[in-house]
Amino acid sequence: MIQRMSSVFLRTLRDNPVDAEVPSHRLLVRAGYIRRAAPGAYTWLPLGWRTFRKVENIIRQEMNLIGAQEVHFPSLLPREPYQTSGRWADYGDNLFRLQDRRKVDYLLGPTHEEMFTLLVKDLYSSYKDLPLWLYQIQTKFRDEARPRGGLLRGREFVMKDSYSFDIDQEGLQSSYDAHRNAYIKIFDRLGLPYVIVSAMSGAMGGSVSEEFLFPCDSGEDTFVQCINCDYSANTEAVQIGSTSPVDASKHQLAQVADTPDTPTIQTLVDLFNSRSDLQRKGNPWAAHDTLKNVVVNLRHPDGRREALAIGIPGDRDVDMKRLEAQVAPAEVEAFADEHFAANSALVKGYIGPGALGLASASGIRFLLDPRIGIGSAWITGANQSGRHVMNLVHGRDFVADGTIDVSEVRDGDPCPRCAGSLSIKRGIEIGHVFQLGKKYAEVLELSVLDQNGKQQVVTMGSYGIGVSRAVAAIAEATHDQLGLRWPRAVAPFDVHIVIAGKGGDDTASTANSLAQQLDTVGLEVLLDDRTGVSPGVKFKDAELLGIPCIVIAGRGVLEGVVEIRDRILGTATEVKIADATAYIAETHFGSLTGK
RNA sequence: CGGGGAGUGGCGCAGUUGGUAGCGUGCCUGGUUUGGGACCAGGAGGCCGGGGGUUCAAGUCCCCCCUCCCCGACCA
Repeated sequence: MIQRMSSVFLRTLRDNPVDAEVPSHRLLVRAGYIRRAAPGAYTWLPLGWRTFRKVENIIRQEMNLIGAQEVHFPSLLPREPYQTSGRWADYGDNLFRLQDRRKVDYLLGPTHEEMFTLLVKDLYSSYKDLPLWLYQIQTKFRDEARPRGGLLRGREFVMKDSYSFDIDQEGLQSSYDAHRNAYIKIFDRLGLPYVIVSAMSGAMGGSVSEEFLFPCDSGEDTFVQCINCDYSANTEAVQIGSTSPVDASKHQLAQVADTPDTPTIQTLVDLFNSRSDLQRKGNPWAAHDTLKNVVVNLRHPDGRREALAIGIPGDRDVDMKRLEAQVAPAEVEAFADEHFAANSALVKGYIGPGALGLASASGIRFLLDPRIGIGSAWITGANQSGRHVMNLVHGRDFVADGTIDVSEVRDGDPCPRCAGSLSIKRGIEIGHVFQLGKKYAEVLELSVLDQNGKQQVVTMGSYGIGVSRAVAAIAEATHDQLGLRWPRAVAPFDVHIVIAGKGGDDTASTANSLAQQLDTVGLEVLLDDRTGVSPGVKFKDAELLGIPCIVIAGRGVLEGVVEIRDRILGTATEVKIADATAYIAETHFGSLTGK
């Protein structure tokens, strides 16, 4: 295939578009791969669409290779299945909803668990039909509050989503493993660096879940990696171990102290250290000796509100993302002044365990950070304005309703698995695999007969790759200062030939016949045959477009050579015209056998 | 939803104390150029985000609204 630049639908931009910040967005727009059509929705232009389809096909090939079968659902979906699963409500404002002329509710699919479940229920009813793996490559819609970074977070985007159906957990595990391995192959072929981290399943339900993250500063996900062992996790999913109980008998009895004007942890600690009756000899009080009690409201999908108190060490803050992930699908709201007014047991700024939890006056559920071990003593609020209590011992002086692990994760925190420490990084989520279990099969009543003729609820897995996001992530991972720099597997063309000679010499005919030869051996060629365009412009465009092999037919043609540049390595070689095709095939495409 | 920035030809920008819109680039025509974003000459292209107001006169002043970008909140 030969595409001529003189006729391709393309206009490169000399300046960066002002509304694009992240490099992949900037370059994809500048190089004429995409155009914004609406907030968070992009049009694919010819070059971009070629790259998109290459990415899509690599994913399709690997899915087919493991035996998954491709289907295709509509994007326009009925309300009922999502009503049944609860996600009509759980998804909230993020769901695009619409009505037909008879005012019947529809939605634009944000993801398709319900539909796949019902499809299988529709056709299959025996354990002999399982395992079954189905997938689609489909446009998804989510009414994101803030689309970002062009293709990185859109309101309309393309996702490959697959679903596995098994009779038991053992089957699910092997389906999961097969998909996980396929994903490893896919991202390797795409040339996309990734780390696999433990994740929260969030609104999807289910248990085991891992994310494939492309480490990148402009990423929106935060994850940790242990500097010692192979532990890695999304910060939302980090679980610190519980603290083992210690002997409480060494602690003195709890003692209430007047602590006026101590609205913050720091002022509280300073006051304790400055008062002779409260000082601790040889070991000044610090923020981590205090117990901070944070109250929030949970709003459940059914609209019900519930107050929740969380006790954490005073040197930490509650990480709202981690909290949201833990309490999903409930949403977290601030505990406003009017809520304090309605709970007289809670004294703002002086909340202590006494007013919380089991058998207390307030009846508010009280959960503790796992660092608050049984037998540990704390300085905390006395539930009276201007007063705190010291030596309040967990298990002796107060109890809680349980633990919740939602405090912020910090760089250098201890690894939950080994003696190492955690380092914090950012990344872009490019894939997600998880074991859904029976959540959807149960609510939508998908079951099959087993060997004994008994109904068994099917257990499911769900596996996603953002296809359009992957294009952006590859651009993000591979670009340089000059422009895009595609891996060969996804470049819109294999070879970019530039005619750089004067009019009337042999450069054009040389370039044309070289293009023909490359086409004959199966390579896709973009031929810059534009006349009246200076060489500098063509070189800049070639670098911007990022096709990995650039051939210059210019002044060297008189001596019988062309220049062959490797866009990825940045190298350039002069090769005899007669040898050029073989050279390109050999050096850039491994003599084409693998193509 | 909170904080910040910005809406003027395709893209990037200027526009003074209010006086009927300009520059660069891109595009068209002709000519000269041709290995690193060439040059000359002549052109086409704008509801100045939208609506209301003030004024003889509004891109510019006042009010309301919308949109986009960044940070946060939120988000399989």
